[in-house]
Parts: sequence; C-alpha cells; structure tokens
Amino acid sequence: MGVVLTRSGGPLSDVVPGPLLAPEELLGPPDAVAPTLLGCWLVTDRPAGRVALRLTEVEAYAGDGTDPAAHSHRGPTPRAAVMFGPPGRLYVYFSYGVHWCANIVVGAEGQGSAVLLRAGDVVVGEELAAARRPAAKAARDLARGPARLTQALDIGPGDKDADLLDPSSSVRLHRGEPPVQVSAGPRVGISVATELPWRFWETGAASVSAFRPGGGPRSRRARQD
DNA sequence: GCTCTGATGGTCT
DNA sequence: GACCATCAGAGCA
Repeated sequence: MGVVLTRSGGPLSDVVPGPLLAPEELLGPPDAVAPTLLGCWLVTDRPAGRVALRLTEVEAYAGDGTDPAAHSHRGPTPRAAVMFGPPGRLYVYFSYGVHWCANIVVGAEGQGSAVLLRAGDVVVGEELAAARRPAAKAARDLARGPARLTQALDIGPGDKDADLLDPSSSVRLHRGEPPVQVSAGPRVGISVATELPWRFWETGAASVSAFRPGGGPRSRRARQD
C-alpha cells in the first residue's frame, strides 16, 4: 500500500531503467569507480517479477596486490576467479555459511578488483522484495546490508559470473540518477586494511547500513581465546 | 536506543 | 581447523 512516487510524481513501477552501463565506465581504480556506481540501478528479472534497486552504498576492493582485504589478494583461487574476469561481471560469494553477497567486477580484465554492493533503495517490485525479506520491518530495511540486498533481488549462486552489461541478462546494471552528495569512510566487517576510506554511500540515504559515526565498526575481535 | 551472541558452511592454510 | 566483506533476535538501558 502507499504508492511510492518519483520526484516527477509518477509511480516508480512505471519508471524505465536508464541505459546499461558500458564496460569503459567500469575501468579505472576500484576506489574511483565505486562512487560512480551510486545511483545506478541493479535490476533482476525473475519469473515472479522484476525488482530494481538504486545503489546507495558500496565498497571498493583492489586486486593490484595492495589490498589484503580483497578476496583476490591470494590470486585467482577457485572462489575469486570471477574477480579476474572482464568488468561488469557479477562476483557472488557465500558469506558466514548463511548469506550470499554480490560484487561488480571493475577494472581491466585480469586485475582482480571489484565493488561490493552493500545497500540500495528498492524502487521497483517493493512487494516482491518484501516477500523475499520477511524480517524487514520497513522499506529501508529491504536491501540495507549486502546479504539483505541479494535476498531482496533474489541473487544467488546461479548468478555467479552473470554479465550485468548484457541486455539479455536477467541481472543488469543500468545508469541512474547520481546522488547529490557522496560520503566516504572505512569499510565494514574487515579486519585488515581498515584505514582505507573505500566505503562510499549516498549522504543521508536511509538504506545505508548502520555504522558508528567516527567510532568504527564494533569490535568483536577482542574475544578471549 | 545500543550491545552481544548463535547460526552455519564454503574457502583456504 | 580456523577464519570469515553477515543477520536476526534477545537482553539491557
């Protein structure tokens, strides 16, 4: 209930996604490409219907050997091989034995860089996304966090290495309206290279995952052994 | 509101 | 066998 309206006043379900991104737009260092992905639309077309969300939070991971937090840091292992593929592919990995998380491969083929998709605002198919995310209590929680984002979009192991730039693909990356303002800060949930401000989010977006301003992520590494 | 913990399994050493 | 690019829910203030 309650039809969400665009700024121009039309129902979002009638909004047509912008053009697909071109591979050239994903070249360059991951920390330079990542903020340009904010505002872009990630769209999944499934038999149950379409869900599209507007990216509001991402993180950059570099494959040039300087970023120990990147899955590609140890080379093209079976899991991380997709990261060394061409830009615009979807790198999906299984996290904590429970969740799937999604990255967009960026940079030149062979580089091993990617951008983790952390959060977005669902703009099309909100009811379908809500059905996939029964724990979400509010619209902003539908895709607030990397694993929640993949749940809302129904992204899973079957989407590994999907070509987001192919118009015939069921998972695609479309250009959207860029945010007015972008913020940057440390990445979440990693234990190395925490000093790099490679997390980017749309300033003020409600769907940006929770973070302690100035305090960093809560430390859970202080457990005794 | 904030903090803490269990769940759960692939990946890599 | 340890380590996770996490989430949801319980407990407490």
